[in-house]
Amino acid sequence: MTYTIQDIAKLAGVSRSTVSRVLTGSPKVSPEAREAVQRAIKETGYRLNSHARSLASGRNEAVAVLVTQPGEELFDDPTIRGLFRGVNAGLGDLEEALLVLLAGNEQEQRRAVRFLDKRRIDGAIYLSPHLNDPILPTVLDTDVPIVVCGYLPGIRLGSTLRTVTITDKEGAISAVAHLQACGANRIAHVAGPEDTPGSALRLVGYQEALGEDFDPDLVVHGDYTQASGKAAMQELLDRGAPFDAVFCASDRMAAGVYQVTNEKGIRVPEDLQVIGFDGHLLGRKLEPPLTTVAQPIEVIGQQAVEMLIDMINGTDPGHREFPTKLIVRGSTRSVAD
Amino acid sequence: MTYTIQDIAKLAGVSRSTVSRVLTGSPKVSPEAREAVQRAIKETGYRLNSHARSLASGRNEAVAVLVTQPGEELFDDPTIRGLFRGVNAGLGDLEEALLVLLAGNEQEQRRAVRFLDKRRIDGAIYLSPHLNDPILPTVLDTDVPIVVCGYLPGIRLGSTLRTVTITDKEGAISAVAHLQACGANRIAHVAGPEDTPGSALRLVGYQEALGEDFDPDLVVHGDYTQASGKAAMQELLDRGAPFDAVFCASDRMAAGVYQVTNEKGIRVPEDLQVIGFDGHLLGRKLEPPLTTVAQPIEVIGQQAVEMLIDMINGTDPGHREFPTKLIVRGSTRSVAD
DNA sequence: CTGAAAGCGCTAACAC
DNA sequence: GTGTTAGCGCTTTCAG
Repeated sequence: MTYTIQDIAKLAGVSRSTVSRVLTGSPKVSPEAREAVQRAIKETGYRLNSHARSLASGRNEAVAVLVTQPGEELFDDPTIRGLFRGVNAGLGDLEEALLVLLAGNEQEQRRAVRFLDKRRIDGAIYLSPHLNDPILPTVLDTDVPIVVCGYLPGIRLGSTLRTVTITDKEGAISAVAHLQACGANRIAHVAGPEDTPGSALRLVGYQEALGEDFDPDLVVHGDYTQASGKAAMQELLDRGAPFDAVFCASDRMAAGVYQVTNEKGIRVPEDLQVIGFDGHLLGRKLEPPLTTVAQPIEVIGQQAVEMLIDMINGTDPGHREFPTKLIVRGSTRSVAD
Repeated sequence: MTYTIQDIAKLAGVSRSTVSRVLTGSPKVSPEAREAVQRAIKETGYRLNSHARSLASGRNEAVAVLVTQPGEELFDDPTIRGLFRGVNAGLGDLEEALLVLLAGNEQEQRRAVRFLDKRRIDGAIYLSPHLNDPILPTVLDTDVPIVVCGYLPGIRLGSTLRTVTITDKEGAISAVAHLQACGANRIAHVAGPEDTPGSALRLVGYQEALGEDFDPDLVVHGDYTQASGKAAMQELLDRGAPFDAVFCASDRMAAGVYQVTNEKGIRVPEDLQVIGFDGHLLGRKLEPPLTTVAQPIEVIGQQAVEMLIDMINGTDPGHREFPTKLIVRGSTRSVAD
């Protein structure tokens, strides 16, 4: 037997409305009525039908995190893990359910789009967009509120789309400045994927900070993973252009650089200064500990939900941007030296 | 403007029922009517309200994968990735949406349970249970169909619970037998977590295969991760009891063992034979390539959805078990030697 | 093959 | 505070 609000009403000796009121937590219920209803609910094991509620109320009580990274990459990415922690924190004690919508391959994407279209969530958080992400047009076009964690340059954003970002460019500039202050003369850059705006901005910052000294030979693109960082470092070495410092667009790529320096006996920071980007725990465990441009990743996640909830409630949270922060550890020579 | 079935009916010059029929894919619609409706839908951009549908039809058109591993562990686990691939494949072109329900910490668990309770999914797949998982009682108790990927020994399973498993014990036995055939005399075991039934079964198989030769000093528990495999290997070495082979309950732990053998200059397989469990890609990339007990992990994922769909449709798929398969590579001495 | 009619279980004005 | 009354948008008999 599956009970309805009607049954509870009868059992508690009140009307359906009153039951509904205690269900929705309305304050306009007498203590006695409330208790009678709650007892009836407990006795029967009644559970509310959320479709009926959603149909009547127009709310879904669910938000989703749309994950477009292919599984392989996603599951390895500490940034995404941090984001999730933040999202959880931001959700706090809200009734809102949190769904993860995988959209890493075509099949998943079709499913995810269908889910969006069916309006089964009140809003979504879209993680670190790639500009060529096949699902992006749909996301831009949908009328469900979406908070994007990352930049969408050159795209006109409708009222249902807000971004939360970090100062990628300034972060890159601070990295280069630090290296220069530490005596580096030729600074290489292991950049991120070419189609992610954040990575592009870091490259721009790097280039701007270097000005005249910019040398395209010292730039190699990776995809944020450790393996790609290792490959990039090898490529830099192979090219033969000398350099005494590397600015990596992710901590994981910096870890890849370390693999090569270890193999080749290149000393960090004596022979080569290295700086990462992210501020993940992993950088602290490297030997030497990695100097890095930290981004407040959990804060981003937390802000993303809060902004989303705002949008769902009809208030515009605007776009938000957070500063990065240089964390100096052992992979760069202390400025004081 | 958001259209309803009513609007479409008017536009297409048919009744609501007819519109509904084309929406549900009923064959009892004339080609003309169908086309008129489809045109109206296209013109208006009509999208169906799935809550209304669910309320009327009693189906959710969504299944979830319940993930109880904490993020850290989850996102690192190739087994889970394989399971997801299988689930996706199994879902095929069904309308069913696939949700990931995170239940890795208390907060997430409360949310997940609430979601189950609200019956917003038709069923769920529950990954690799730990016996002390705080969410397990809820899962066992709920009336939504659940397929468990793994054993639940000693637990009476209701009609809404089915398991899909592999022959862990037999796999372990085959591993030990292979090592023995390869000349190993003292076989150590890096076991998995004590509270996971699968790992327990592998230990039992190991012990059974060894019989008289079983020596508790040669068993160390890890948690399936590479780091724990490394620690376990060090522990084994520290204990001082000699051994010439290690059977690891996961490929990742075997990779951890490799770290130690590399450091210490222990040659694999000459000084020490190593065998893993899982059959993940990573084992093939190790040097030497890892002999392992492969489990058909994607098949498991695929079967899990199929079983779940069966249950949702009211037919009992029964429990299913799949065999493991020994894959001999370079980390054990060929039997022929 | 099609339409009319009766809900699915709940929320939300609106009166009292 | 509480009950009454309309729906929310769809599916699904049941006649025809």
